[in-house]
Amino acid sequence: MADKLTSQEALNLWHQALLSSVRGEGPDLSARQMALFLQVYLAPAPHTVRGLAETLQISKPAVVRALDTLGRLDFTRRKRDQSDKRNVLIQRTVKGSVFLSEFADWVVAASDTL
Amino acid sequence: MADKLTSQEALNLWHQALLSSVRGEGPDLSARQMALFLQVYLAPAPHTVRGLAETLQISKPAVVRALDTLGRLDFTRRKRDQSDKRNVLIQRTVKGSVFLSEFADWVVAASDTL
DNA sequence: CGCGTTCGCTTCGGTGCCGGAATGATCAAA
DNA sequence: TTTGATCATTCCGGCACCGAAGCGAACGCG
Repeated sequence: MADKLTSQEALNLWHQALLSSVRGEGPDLSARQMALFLQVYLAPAPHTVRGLAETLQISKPAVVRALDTLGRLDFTRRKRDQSDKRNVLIQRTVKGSVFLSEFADWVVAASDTL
Repeated sequence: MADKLTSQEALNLWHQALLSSVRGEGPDLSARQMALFLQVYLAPAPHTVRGLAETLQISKPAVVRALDTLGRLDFTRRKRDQSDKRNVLIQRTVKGSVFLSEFADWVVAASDTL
């Protein structure tokens, strides 16, 4: 378990990790897109458009568009819920897991420099 | 000084802090915009367009546009360098400092939940 | 002086993304 | 079987943003 971060440490951590991400070849995700991506991967399934919109407190069209973008990147995938065909379930992908793992490494590396 | 974070802790930290940010009233900054913002506030001055483009490894027009956006938000300000009038120096603002402080609180709060 | 270099900025055509409202599909209850 | 609720998605007008290329202003060296 990590110690409590000071504000200064928190900002330096964010700064260094973000620099690694921006300098890389990866996509330039907005805060909303990244939050949605992390929600899908770190919170327990199932994930629906409506549920994500409520959790993130953003509009449904914003969720749909973020899923379009993440889908284009092959970071998430849509699947119709067969037990209620109105729903769309958001699923993880191998490529998304790889990116997430890489991102985690950047944050860990940034925390080492504190 | 904080302990080394595990990958899992790093991702949870990012997730929770980002949720706070997205749910708030603040702007939806891209990774590039946030990295540029933090660079101006956490790295030693002076900051120029060209210098920021090199540090972040993004194009100069991308820096100009990010500065337009951050300027609209009153998070940064442009100032002509009087000793070399080709340069523009990027400066901090009170409103930017306030946002940064709020953001730091979100990260610290997220680190408490690990 | 010129004259090439270095600034930040703008232009260009094209894409991404915004929220509110409307759309079509699906469901459950009457 | 109609009817109304509940899904995700699309439509709309409008703004932000992309990199490559080109701009004028400002510099410094011969």
